[in-house]
Amino acid sequence: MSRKRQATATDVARLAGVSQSAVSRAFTPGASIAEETRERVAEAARQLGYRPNAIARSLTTRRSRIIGVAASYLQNHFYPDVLEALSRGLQARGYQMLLFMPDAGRHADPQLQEVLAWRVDALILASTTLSSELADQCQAAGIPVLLFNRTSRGPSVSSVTGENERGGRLIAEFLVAGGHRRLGFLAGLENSSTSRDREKGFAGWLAENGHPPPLREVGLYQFEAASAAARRLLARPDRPDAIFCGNDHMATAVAEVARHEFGLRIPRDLSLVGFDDTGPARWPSFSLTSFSQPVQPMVDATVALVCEMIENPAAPTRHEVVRGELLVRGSARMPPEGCVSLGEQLVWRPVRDG
Amino acid sequence: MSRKRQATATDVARLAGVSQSAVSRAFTPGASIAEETRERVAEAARQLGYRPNAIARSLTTRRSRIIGVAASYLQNHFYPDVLEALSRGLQARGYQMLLFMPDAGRHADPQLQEVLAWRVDALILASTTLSSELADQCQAAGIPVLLFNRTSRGPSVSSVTGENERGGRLIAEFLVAGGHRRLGFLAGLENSSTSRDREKGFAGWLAENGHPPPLREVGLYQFEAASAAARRLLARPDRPDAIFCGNDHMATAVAEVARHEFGLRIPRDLSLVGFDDTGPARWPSFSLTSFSQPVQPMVDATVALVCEMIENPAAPTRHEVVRGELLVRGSARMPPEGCVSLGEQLVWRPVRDG
DNA sequence: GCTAGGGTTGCATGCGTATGCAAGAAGCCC
DNA sequence: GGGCTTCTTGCATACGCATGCAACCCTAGC
Repeated sequence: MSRKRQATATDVARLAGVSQSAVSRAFTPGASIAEETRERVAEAARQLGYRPNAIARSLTTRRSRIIGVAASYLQNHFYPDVLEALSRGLQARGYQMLLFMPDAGRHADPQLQEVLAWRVDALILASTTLSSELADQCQAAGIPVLLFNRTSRGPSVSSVTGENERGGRLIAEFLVAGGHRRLGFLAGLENSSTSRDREKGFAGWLAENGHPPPLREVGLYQFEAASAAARRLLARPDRPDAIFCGNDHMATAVAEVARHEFGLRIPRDLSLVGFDDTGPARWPSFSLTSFSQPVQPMVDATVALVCEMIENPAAPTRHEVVRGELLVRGSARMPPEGCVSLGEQLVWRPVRDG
Repeated sequence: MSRKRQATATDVARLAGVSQSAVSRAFTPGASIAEETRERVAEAARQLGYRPNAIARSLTTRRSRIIGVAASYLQNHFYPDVLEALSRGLQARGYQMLLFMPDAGRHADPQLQEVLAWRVDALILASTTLSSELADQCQAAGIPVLLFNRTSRGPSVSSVTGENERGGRLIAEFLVAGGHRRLGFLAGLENSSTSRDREKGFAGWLAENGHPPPLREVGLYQFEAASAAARRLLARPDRPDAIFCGNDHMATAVAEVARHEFGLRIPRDLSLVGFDDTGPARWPSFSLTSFSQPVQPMVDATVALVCEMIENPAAPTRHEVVRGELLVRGSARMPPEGCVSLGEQLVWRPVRDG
């Protein structure tokens, strides 16, 4: 037994005693059709269990109402949150989400080709690099591409990010204000713009203010790699007394290693600052001081921008930056001044002179 | 400027000097076509940047090679892991994943309708219920439906689950063997089969072995709700000295509350056991004793089963149960005997008599 | 040289829907 | 009542590809 044939618009038309066009119009908001006819069609459709075939519809309209979404690093709780918000946001605008998860490290291209075969209306790349060749290819085909939480070299691809560089600067300032002098930086993926920008802000502020560059290790945004990096960093004779971790996920790994393998107390022996403000990092056990990347605003910006790009593919590329705050919790020594309350949350807001 | 028209098979055919059918055959493995022709077509396709249009292809073949996937509760780290594995598994078999995330609690139906409009080849529902009406509708349309980590009332819908009831029994046995007598159970969602089955096993074993029923609270599988439930449970005068939490995600919430709000030490003052063996629960800070639901085997079974169902829609429904183990870590008092090493991991393997 | 047969190829059509166009219906005004 | 506008409706066609069928080519076999 092969699967039963689904009812088509023609079937419905026959039952309702109208033409197939009428059925199509009955399901097209704003189409020219008499109310009475629409009801007759609706009734017939109900009887037959008819649903318009999105595939056929897409073929004629040349708009799939599907958006390809690439995501990886789901171990970092930031991304599941993003996926969830993105799903709702796109659904609300009538888009479906074709999800693919490129193997971290390997090229996403073959899988991307499969997704492109579906003539997606747009592509959202969360946490994935794609070859610039492929980006151009999409651009040429007029497929809007949007980088989420990542930027590309050229100005060619639109993006939505947090304040990576500013966050890095504020964190440097915050730690120094807390009296720390032996700083460490735990980098994420070397080729990621987020890690680069955060480091740039962090190291940049230190350099500008006459501090030595921080010790540096690479954690690849992964728990295990970050744990290993933490071991190297904490085993040094000149062990840092404060570490800026490229994201919260790595920061929790560092906290685990510091406490359970080195017997350090946080923040007495070691101050930790993260980035993202997500997931377990907020739990009392970690109470991580972290620069926030608010998921909902970032996703809202993404959905709005992507819809705009679909409607006007010729629009210039844009780079949305969503504002964050350095949320002060308990994982890092608190500076004597500079923290202010924002609602129930303490944030770092140093008073600037001139 | 509207988006540029993508090259079609006809364009390629013209350039290659063949018919459109030939182009189609060139891209269809196993089709009858001369090697030389195929190469000529391939070259023309390359020049034009042609990719077969999956939408048109699906319309004629009547197979979309898309599988609808519903997921929710992504805060529970189990599900991101599942998504990741599922994505790879389906990709490897040439399927794309149309993801949608029903609002937790509410019915998935309206969104599901949108997904059905895409004539998905199958539907995988992870942690979501669908109305029986809709189930019938899918059944009638011959669309295979697979429940992941959940079962339905009747035997009508196939499923892949862990050993929920057996896990519950083993945990009861384990805690009692550890000397606990004041037990608590933290339920997940009341209407979820996982929570019901785990409780059934847990309470069932206790009853059969002459123990009073456990104290009971509901945590809805959510962090906040579980925290609140933990507060109620731990504030009681007859506070339990061991709690079986319906999953690891809730167990971490309980651990946080117990430690930071009640000053309890784990496992000295309170034993905790979870379910799933995922995410932060494995970290040293929690070191959660937990009954495992191994993601990869569960996903492998799911992918295999769903492919089978697609190839043979008339096949009888099946209920795959993937074996788990009670992994013994540090969050619960260890019984004097009954734990054995399995590789590097301690597991609960009581010797049964007769 | 002729035929059989296998391998290729193109033609024509169908998949299910959307939509431009023209025809028809209904109402309006003078 | 005629001419006009405003709504509805059906017809025909297009979207891009897959595929049954028939025509064709070429080689092998006799």
